[in-house]
Amino acid sequence: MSYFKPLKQQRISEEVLRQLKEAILLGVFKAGAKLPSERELTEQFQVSRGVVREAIRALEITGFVVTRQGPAGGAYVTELSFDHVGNAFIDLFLANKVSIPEMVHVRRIIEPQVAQLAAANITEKGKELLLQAQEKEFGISKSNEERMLTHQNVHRLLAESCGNHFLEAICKSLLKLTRRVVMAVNPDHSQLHSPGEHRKIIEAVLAGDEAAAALAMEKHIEAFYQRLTRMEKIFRQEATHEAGRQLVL
Amino acid sequence: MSYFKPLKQQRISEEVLRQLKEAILLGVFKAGAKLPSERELTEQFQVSRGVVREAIRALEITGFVVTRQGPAGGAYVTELSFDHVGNAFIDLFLANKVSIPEMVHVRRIIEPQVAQLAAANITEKGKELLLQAQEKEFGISKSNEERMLTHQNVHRLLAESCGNHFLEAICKSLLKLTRRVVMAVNPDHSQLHSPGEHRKIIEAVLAGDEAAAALAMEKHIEAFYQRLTRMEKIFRQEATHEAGRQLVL
DNA sequence: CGTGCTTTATGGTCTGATATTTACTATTAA
DNA sequence: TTAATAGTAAATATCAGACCATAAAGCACG
Repeated sequence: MSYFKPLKQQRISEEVLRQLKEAILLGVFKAGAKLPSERELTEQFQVSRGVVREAIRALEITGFVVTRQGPAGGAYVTELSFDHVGNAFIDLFLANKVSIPEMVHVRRIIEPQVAQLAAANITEKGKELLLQAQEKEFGISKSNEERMLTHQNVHRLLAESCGNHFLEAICKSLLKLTRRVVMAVNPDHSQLHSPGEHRKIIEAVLAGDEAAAALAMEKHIEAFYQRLTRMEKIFRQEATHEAGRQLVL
Repeated sequence: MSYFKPLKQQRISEEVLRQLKEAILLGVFKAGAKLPSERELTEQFQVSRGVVREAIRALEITGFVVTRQGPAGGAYVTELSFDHVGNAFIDLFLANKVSIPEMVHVRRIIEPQVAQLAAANITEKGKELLLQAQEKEFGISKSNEERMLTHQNVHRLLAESCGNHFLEAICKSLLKLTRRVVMAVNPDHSQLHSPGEHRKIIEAVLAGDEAAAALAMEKHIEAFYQRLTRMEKIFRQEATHEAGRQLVL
C-alpha cells in the first residue's frame, strides 16, 4: 500500500476551461453575454493565447458558447441545447456502436411514454401547434430534408409537451439521429412516411386519452420500423456492389 | 440572381477534424492505433500545428482518442464509449436544463424496460456476474463513491444484459449522472440505498420472469426517488443558509 | 542485476506576426 | 439628403518557430 496519492498534473487549458465553465454555470456570464476576448483572457489568466483558445474551443464543442469573428465578435454564451446529446448519439452510430434496430427499439420504448405524457400535460397552445403541424404534412416541401423535418415536427411537439425536459432532450436527439440515418440510407422520405400517418396519435393526445396515445404511437413506430428495415436492406445490397459506400457524415 | 456561389470557407481545423474523424470511422486507424504525431500531421495537411492540435483536441473531447505525452506518446484511437453521452447529460443538469425529478422519471421509464429485456436475454455468464454484484453490496467499501458504484453495479450489469447497446448507453449515462448528483447532494449513500435492495429484481431476472423484473425495478426506482427527493429538500434548505453553495462540478 | 543518468520523441506552452472576417464609420456621388 | 462605396478597426483564425515538460528506452556505472 502506498501512503501518497499520485499527483496528476493536468493541462493548463483544463483549468482555464474549468474556471470559464464554472463562471458560466454560476451565471457570471449569462446566455447572450460575451466572454472577454482571447487577448483579455490571456492577460487575466496569465497564459498563452493558445491555451485560452483551446479552452474556448472546448466550450464551443460542448455547446456552451458560439464564436464569431470580426468586431463585436468573440465567444457568446448560448442557452445549452440538446444538440450535443444528439451529436453524441450520431457518433455512437457512426462508430457502429449501435444499429438501426437498436435505435428504433429505443424510440419504441420512449416515444409511447412521451405520447402518453403529452396527452396528459399538453397545453391549449400545444394542441394548436400540433394541428398546424399535421396540416403542414400535406403541403409541398422544397427538399427531402425539409419534408422529413415537417413529418418529424409532430414527434418534436409531443416531446416538448410531455413536461419532462430530459425526456424531451433524449427524444429530440433520437429524432436527429433518425433523420441523419434516413437521409443517408434513402433521402426519399416519402417512401417511409406518408402524410397523415400521425392522425390517430394526434387525436388521442388532443382527447387527453393517454392509453390510446401510447398505443397509437407504438403502432406508428412499429410500422415505421418495418419500412426502415426494408429500406436499409436494399441500401446494404446496393452498398456491397459499390465498394466503399458507407454511412459516413 | 448571382452567377457565383458564395464561398463560405469553414475553419481549416474543422476540415482537418472531418478528415481525421472519417479516417477513424472508416477504420484507417483502428482502436488502439496511434495517429501520426502533431508534427507529421502538420506536414501532411500543410497547416500549422495549432490547427492540428485543435482538431485532435476536438477528437479527444468527443471521445475518439486519448493523448499521452512523452516518446511513444501521441493520440491513440479509443473504442468510443458512452462517457460522452453521460457528460452531455451532466452538462444539461448543471445548466439547470433538467431537474432531479425529471432525471429519475426517465430512469423510471427506461429501467423497467431494461430489466424486462435483461430477464429475456441474460446469459449464464451475466447471471453469475449479477449474483456476484449482489454479494458485493454487503461488503465494506473504502469510500462513499465506491459504495455507490458497487450498488449501481446491478443496474449496470442489467443494462449490459438487455441486448440493446443504445439502451445500455442511455442507461449508463443516467447512472453516471445520478452518481454525480447524489455525491453532490449527500455523499452518504447508505441513507439512500441499503444492501440487498435489488434482491427482487435479481430474482425475477434470473428466473426469466420479464413482467416481475419490470415491476420490481419500477418499485425500486420509485422508492429510491422518494428518498432522493427528501434528501434534496434537506440539501436545498441547507444551501440557502450557506449562500453560494451550489451543485457545481 | 539494478540504480540512476542521458537521450530522445512527443505533446504542452509561449511569443509575436500575418490573414481573414465583419461591424462600424467616413466618404463620395447622384 | 441619401444611398452606395470604400476605408478602419477589432476580433478571431492561422502561421511559424522556439522552448518546456514528460516519459519511455537505452546506457553506464557500481
